Amino acid sequence: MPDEQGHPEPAEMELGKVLSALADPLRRLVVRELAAGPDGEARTCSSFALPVSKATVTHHFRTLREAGLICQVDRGNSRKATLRRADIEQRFPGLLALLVAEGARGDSQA
Amino acid sequence: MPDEQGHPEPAEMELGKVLSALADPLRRLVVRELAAGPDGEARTCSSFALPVSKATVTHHFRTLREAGLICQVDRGNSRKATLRRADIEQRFPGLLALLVAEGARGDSQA
DNA sequence: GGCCAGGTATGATGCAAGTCGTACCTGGGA
DNA sequence: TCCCAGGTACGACTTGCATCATACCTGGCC
Repeated sequence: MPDEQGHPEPAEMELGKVLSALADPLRRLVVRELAAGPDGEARTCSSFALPVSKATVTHHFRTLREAGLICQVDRGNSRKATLRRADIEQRFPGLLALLVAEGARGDSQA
Repeated sequence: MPDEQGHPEPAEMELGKVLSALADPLRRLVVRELAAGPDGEARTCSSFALPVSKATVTHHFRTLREAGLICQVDRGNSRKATLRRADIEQRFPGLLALLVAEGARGDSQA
């Protein structure tokens, strides 16, 4: 499977899955960093330097992708992830702001 | 408030705990019903008719309380739960709207 | 007083989720 | 060409969570 499947459309996004995905601090960190960056920014999984193994990183990014929060595109050797900012904002307005606000506070662990 | 332990102040609410609490469809149902009702409405745990045992209901309400989403007050024989609407709205603006919007759609917890 | 309804506390259980190691695939560079 | 780096797939392990049954406490009511 080269690139896109498992990328739900905006209407197919489920709040339960989104909240479950965002319940993990590592995944929240990823989304927060993406949300804090410029729109459309594409980053590799490894660029986040998560304190877990490669297999676990893959697992977290899969969870985010299946929840509809990020979009992963194969780019030859690597794979770039982008935040589905417009889709999220349309479907769950204000959600990203909550995550960014978390980072603006004490932030803390992961 | 003589009773309250386990009721975090607004500033003490953690997004992680809130999202984890809201990741469960039963708990989301409770908050959604409370949010859809009038402000300050006090309901007993049993009034939600959750399809689980009493012990499980207690567990869910404890989770919601410790996340800071509801306030439970002993009222003699029973115990009334109220949504901490203002606190939630101040700390996580727009969050309740997302839950209510979920109910307005296809709904049905799963 | 005795009884019952609403909640809580305490295990115990089953399943989902996070984690890892290892093997594997792909593409770029030496 | 060989090798390495970035990711994925698979299997295994462990912890956490939702669930339950049971026992218990409290306050209202007959």
